[in-house]
Amino acid sequence: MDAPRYNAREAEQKWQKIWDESESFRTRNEDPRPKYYVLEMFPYPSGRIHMGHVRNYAMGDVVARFMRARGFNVLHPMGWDAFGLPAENAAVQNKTHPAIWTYSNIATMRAQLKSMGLSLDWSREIATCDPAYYKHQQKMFLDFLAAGLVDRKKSKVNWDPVDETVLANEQVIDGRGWRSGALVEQRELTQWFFKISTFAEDLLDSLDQLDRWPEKVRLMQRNWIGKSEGLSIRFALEPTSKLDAREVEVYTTRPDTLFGAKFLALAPDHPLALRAAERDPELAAFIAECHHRGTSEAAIETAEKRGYDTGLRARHPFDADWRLPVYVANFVLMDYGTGAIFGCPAHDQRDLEFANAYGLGNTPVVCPPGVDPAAFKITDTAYEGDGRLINSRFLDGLSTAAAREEVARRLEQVTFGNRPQGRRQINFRLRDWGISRQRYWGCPIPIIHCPECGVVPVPEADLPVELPRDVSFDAPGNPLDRHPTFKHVACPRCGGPARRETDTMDTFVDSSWYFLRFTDPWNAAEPTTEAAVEHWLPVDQYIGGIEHAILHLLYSRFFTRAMNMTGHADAVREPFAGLFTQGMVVHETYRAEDGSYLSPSEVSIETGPEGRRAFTRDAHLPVEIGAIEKMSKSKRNTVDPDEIIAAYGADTARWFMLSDSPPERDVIWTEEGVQAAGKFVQRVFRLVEELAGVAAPPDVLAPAEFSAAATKVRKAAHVALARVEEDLSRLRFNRAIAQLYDLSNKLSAAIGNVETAPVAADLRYAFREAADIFVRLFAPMMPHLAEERWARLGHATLVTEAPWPVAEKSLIVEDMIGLPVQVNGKKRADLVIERNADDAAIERAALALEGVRRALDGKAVKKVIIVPQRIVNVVA
RNA sequence: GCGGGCGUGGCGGAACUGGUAGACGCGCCGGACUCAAAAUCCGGUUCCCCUUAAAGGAGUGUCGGUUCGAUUCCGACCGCCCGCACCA
Repeated sequence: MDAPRYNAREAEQKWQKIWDESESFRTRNEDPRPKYYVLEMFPYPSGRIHMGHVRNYAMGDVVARFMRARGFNVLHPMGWDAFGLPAENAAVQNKTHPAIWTYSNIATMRAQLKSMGLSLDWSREIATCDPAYYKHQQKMFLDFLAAGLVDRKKSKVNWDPVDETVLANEQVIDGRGWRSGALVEQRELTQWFFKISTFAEDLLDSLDQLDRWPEKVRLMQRNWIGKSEGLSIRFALEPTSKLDAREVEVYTTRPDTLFGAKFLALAPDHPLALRAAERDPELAAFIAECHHRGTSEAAIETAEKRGYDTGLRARHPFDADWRLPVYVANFVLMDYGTGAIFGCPAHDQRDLEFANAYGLGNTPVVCPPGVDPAAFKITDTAYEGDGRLINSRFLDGLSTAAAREEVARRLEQVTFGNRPQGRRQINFRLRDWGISRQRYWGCPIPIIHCPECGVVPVPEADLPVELPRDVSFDAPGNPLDRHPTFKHVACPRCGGPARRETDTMDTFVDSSWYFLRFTDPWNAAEPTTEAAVEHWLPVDQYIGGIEHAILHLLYSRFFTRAMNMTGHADAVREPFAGLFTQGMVVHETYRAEDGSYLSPSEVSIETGPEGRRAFTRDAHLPVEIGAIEKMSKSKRNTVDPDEIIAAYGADTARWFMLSDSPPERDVIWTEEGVQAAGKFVQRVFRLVEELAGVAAPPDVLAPAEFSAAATKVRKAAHVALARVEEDLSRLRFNRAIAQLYDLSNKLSAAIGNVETAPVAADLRYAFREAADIFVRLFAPMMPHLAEERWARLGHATLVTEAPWPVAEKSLIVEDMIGLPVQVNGKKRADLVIERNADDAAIERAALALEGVRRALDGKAVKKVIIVPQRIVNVVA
C-alpha cells in the first residue's frame, strides 16, 4: 500500500475557509491581552504578487502567529499603496481607467495573498486611492498648513521629461528619474513642501533611541539628514559701487583654515552672481553653461572645477588689507549653507583643484602631527585632517579644534554693519519634502487659488476633494489641468471665479501614515482615533525592503511628528519601534545560444557529479547559466508564486522562503530548494501519522516516571522548543527551521527504535507530547499542514488558536555533560562527566584520558584551564 | 572619493558574550526496497596522508599581532556587495 500523501491544495483551501469562518485573525481594539503590532510594508498593486512579497509576508506572518500563540493581541493588517504612476501608464497603454486597473489588480493580489494563508485581519483593509482614506490625508494637509508645517515656494524642481512630472531629490538617481530612467531637467515651479527640516534635529537625535532598527538604516538616515556645525562669516566686498552690494556671507565648517583662504566662490544661482551677470554677458554665459551642464552631463561635471572671476574683491575679516578674489564656481551649491564659500586650497580637495586650475596658489595652515612645518607643502592632495595651526598669526600653535573655537569667538565679537560678523550655524543636508506632482492618479491637494483671496484652503465640509472619473489620457501632462469642472471653481471665500490646485500629492504621503489608519479604519470623521492610536502604536515589528531605508521611513517619522503637533497622534513620536529589512529573492539567469534570456520554466537543470548543466526544455539545446540576480521581468528570471502554490502549496513556498538564508540576506530561489521543502512537507505529514499511531490520546495524564527511551523523546522535543522559541523571537527563521529538521530526524529515529507492541504507556505519552510540540513549532511557518496534523492528533481545537507550549527546564539541562579536552589548544579527547563535578575532579579525569596522555607524551603539565560547562585546556 | 558591511566545504549557510569549526538543508557517493524507475528509507560526504580502521597533519580571503585557546578581538593588505556622492 502506498503511503498516504498530503494534498496541500485541498487542505489549504479547507483551512483557510475555517479560519475565515471562525474569524481567527479578527483583531479587536478592546481585547485586554497585551498588544503586539506587526506590519509588513503594504504592496503597490502592480498586477500580481511576486516572490519578494511572498518572502516579506511569510516573515510577518510567522511573527504574527508566533506572538498570537504567546498570548498577545496581535494586529496584523493589510492594505494597498494604490496611487501612483503605473496606473496612469497602464491607462495610456490599455485605454483603461487608472481606477479600474488598480482595483482589478487589488482583487487579483488579494486573492493571491489569501491563498498564502496569511493571518491577516482583512476587516481593516484599506486602499490609499479610496476617498474614504485620502479624505483624511487632505484634512491633515490643511492642519499641517495651519500649523506652519507646509510651505509653498518657487523652487527649482527635478523635471522628468518622459513621465512629465516633478521628482523628489530622492527619486533622482544618478541624474535620472527613478522610474523612467530619463535624464532629469531643472525647472522652476511653485510647489508645495512639507517642512520636514523643522524636525531635522529631532529626527537625527531620536535615531539613537531606535535600538531595534538595523544600525545600517540608522546610519543611512543620519547621513541623509547630514548635520554639520560651522560658522557663517560675512565678508566685506569691494568695490561696493559696482553692484550695490556691500557683503557676502559664506558658510564653513573649517573656520580654523581662514588664514589659508585664497578666494571666495559663489554658486551660479547666487543672487549676487545673477546681479553681476546682468552687467557682464560673459558671466551670464558662464552661468547658463553651469545650468546646462548641471542637468545634462552630471557625470562629466564632477570631473572639472570651473569658475569665473567677477572682478569683485572680498576683504579678509582679520586683515583689512588682504583682498580675496570672488569667483562664481560650478561646484558651489546654492541650496546648501549660504550658497557661497571661502576656498582654502591647502585643506580642501575641491578648493585645491580649483586653485590649481586658476593659479591661485595655496598656503598650508594646518600641519599634520609629526610633520616638520617648514617642510610641509601641498601640491595635488589637500590635507583635510587635524593638526597644529601654522602661518596663521594669532592661531599659530593651536589645535584645529581650538582654532575653530577661537575664530568663531572672535568673529562673533566683531561688529560689521551693526551685526556680528560671524555666527555659529548648524546646517542640515535634509531638504524640505516637495510633494506636488503634476499627475492625475494621486491625492488631490485641497487648495483653491483665487485671484482676489490668494491661496484658499478647501473648507473641511467640502472634503474630500475627489478625483473626477471622466478624464482622458490622450494628451501628455496632467488630465486634471485640462478638466473643465474640476479646475474651474468658485472661491470658497469670496465666491468669485477661482482655480483649483490640480497638482496631486507624492504617493509617499499616502504611505506615511497608513499604519496609523489601520488602528481604526472605521472612523469616518477623523484620520485617527486617539485611543486606538495610543493603544497600538508604535508598530512593534515592521518588516520590509532595505530600499525604503531612507525615503519611506524618514517621511513616516516626519508624519508622526507632524500628526503629533496637529493632534492626530498625541501619543506617538516614533512610528516603528522595531524594524527588520529583509533581503531580496534572487534567481539564476539563463541565456539561449543567441544570447536571449530564458525563463526558468523554459529551462531544465540536470545535475551530475560534474555539476549543474541547463538545457532548453523543448529542444534540449544547451543553455548558459548566468549570474544570480534579483528577479526581474527584463532578465526573465522570475518565478510566479501562483504556480508554486498550485504545484506545491503555500506551506512549501513559505517554508522554502524562510529556510535557506538568513532573512536579512538575499535568498536564492532554486527548483531543488523548493522541491526539498515540498518533500519535507510530505515527510512531516507521514511522520505525524506515525507519531499518531504510537501516541497516547490527548487526554491521558503524565505517568509518574519515564524510561530512558521516553525521556530521550521528550528531551528532543523540549530542546527544540526552547531553541525555536529563541530563534523566532529574534527573527532567525532559518535557524528555527534547521532545528525543526533536526527534531524531525530525531523523532523519526525514535519511532524507528520502537520495536515491541504494545508500546509502553510512558513512551506513548512522550510521543504524544513530542508530536504536539512538533506541530505547534512548525505551525507559524506551515499553518495549513499544522492544522491538518493537529486534527489528526485528536485535537478538536485549531492549532492557530493554541497557546505556545512551555519548555521544561529540567529536560533541557543534562546531568552528564561532554567536555572537549584540549592539549595546548588542540582538541585531543572528550570527557564525559557529571554536570556539577568540581574542578579538581574534572582535572583528574581529563589528565587520565588516553588521548590526553598520548598528546602529552610524558611532558609535564604546566597549567589546566577549565572553563565551566565549556572546555578543558591542558597547557604543557 | 567618503561611509558601512561581508569573505567559512561542491553550494545555501551554522558556530550564543574568545572555548569541540562545518549544525541543518541542497548536491554528490554507496546501500536497502523494486523486474525497473520514481517515491521512500539507511549510511557516508572539509582537504591531505593511509587498502581500511586507528592515529596524525592542514584548514574559516592573505599576512602579522594579542591569548592557554581566535571564524570571533587588533593592525595591514586583497576581493566582493551596499549607501552617499562637489553638502564647504
